[in-house]
Amino acid sequence: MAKETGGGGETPRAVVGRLSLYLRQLELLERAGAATVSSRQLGAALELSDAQVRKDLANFGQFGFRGIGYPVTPLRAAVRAVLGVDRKWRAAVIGAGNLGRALLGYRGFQERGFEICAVFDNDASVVGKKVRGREVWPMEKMREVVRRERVELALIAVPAEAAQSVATEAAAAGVAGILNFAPVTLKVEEAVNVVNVDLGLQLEQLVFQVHQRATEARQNTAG
Amino acid sequence: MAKETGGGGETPRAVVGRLSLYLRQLELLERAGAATVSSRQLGAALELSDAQVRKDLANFGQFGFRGIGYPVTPLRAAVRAVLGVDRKWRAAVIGAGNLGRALLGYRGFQERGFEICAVFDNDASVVGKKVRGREVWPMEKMREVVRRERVELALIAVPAEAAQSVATEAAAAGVAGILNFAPVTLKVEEAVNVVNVDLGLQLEQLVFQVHQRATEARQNTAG
DNA sequence: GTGTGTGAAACCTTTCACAGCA
DNA sequence: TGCTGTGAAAGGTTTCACACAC
Repeated sequence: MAKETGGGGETPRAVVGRLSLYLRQLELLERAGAATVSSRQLGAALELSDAQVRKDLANFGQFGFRGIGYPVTPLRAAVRAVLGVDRKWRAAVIGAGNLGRALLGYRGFQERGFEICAVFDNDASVVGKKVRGREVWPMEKMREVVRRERVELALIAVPAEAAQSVATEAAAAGVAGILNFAPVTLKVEEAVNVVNVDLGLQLEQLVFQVHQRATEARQNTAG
Repeated sequence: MAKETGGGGETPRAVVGRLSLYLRQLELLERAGAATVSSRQLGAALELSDAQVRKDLANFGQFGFRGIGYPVTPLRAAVRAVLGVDRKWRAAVIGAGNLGRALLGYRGFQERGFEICAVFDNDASVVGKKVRGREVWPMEKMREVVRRERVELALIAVPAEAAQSVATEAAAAGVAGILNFAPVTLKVEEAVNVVNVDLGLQLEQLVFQVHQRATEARQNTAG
């Protein structure tokens, strides 16, 4: 046996980041009624090389047919299985401020099988009320509610100062993963997975690119 | 001369991603009154190795002192210069929905020198009104307003279907960079820089990690 | 001809280990 | 002793090029 077909083995880090992109594109293609797609087409849509696409997809099986390409539906199913999004995931939003509300209203989550089944905040003016149709619980109820609702993922959308403490609580309550929007490096027990989404950082990355381009251009002109 | 001190030359891709992290930590340290910091301390706070920190910082100059560490304030200034965040940047938010509003209310942007000086939407029920104290312009006014307000960056927070078209318009209006929140691979002229922030994708990355951990654990138990 | 799967090469990134200075 | 700066080694990722199948 050469390569596994399930999602069990080793999928290189860099590949996983692109798997979500392939998945999106495959869903688009499926909705458009395409039966197959070539590595070239897939790559063109996502600005990747065809070789890259083939190498990536070869990591978890041999799905392609020579001279034809990849069958869209089976490939989509395989990618979903590898990513683990072939089932529903139960999540909680912690922090009912601007960002928390935006997350609650984000259609992309529901569409992709994420169920937001709890909302927490510690602001007395929100607790007990409903935000976008969902009751807001106080932070102290986290353990209780996370267990009752079988919450697996926590989306942390609280101010930086509060982030570490709610992360610790969420981890203690038993969530398996944290999507952290606060600009803080969280310290949690090793069993809990963390992915950081720092909007300020992303904007700085963009600025760096723009800034660098401008600097290059200036050097070409002046030098 | 061995290495440049400005931000001109080549800073490896991977390093840039961490520069923002260093910057955040340095600001924290500065506020706490620390005069110097060692690569070990910096690394411990951000979960990086000390060697990694030293290699990264060595890319744009020799800021450290042997036996002592790095002086916080000068290093912070240098990192800001390399990233290009040592000046204000003018940005526009396109899309005044949930996410757009969250971006308008995000304190991190103002704090870090980003000025949101225009908001656009094409929903007649919002256009002309004020959202978080800022007037909302119709999409058709984009060129005019972007030029008048000297907008450099566009934050795209519209639904996926609309993203490509507003990106094209924003590029034509003359923005130098786009922070794209829509789950779409934008095609824009090569001179315009794009950074993608796909919330669904990030959540999938988290799910992959959790899923993989669970699978490993199951194999260790069963196998 | 079209297009996959895959070794080999090229490239990039991280870790190691240590000389050298305060 | 404490800590930086840096070559060399190790590890990972991307590109290339082509055998092979439809």
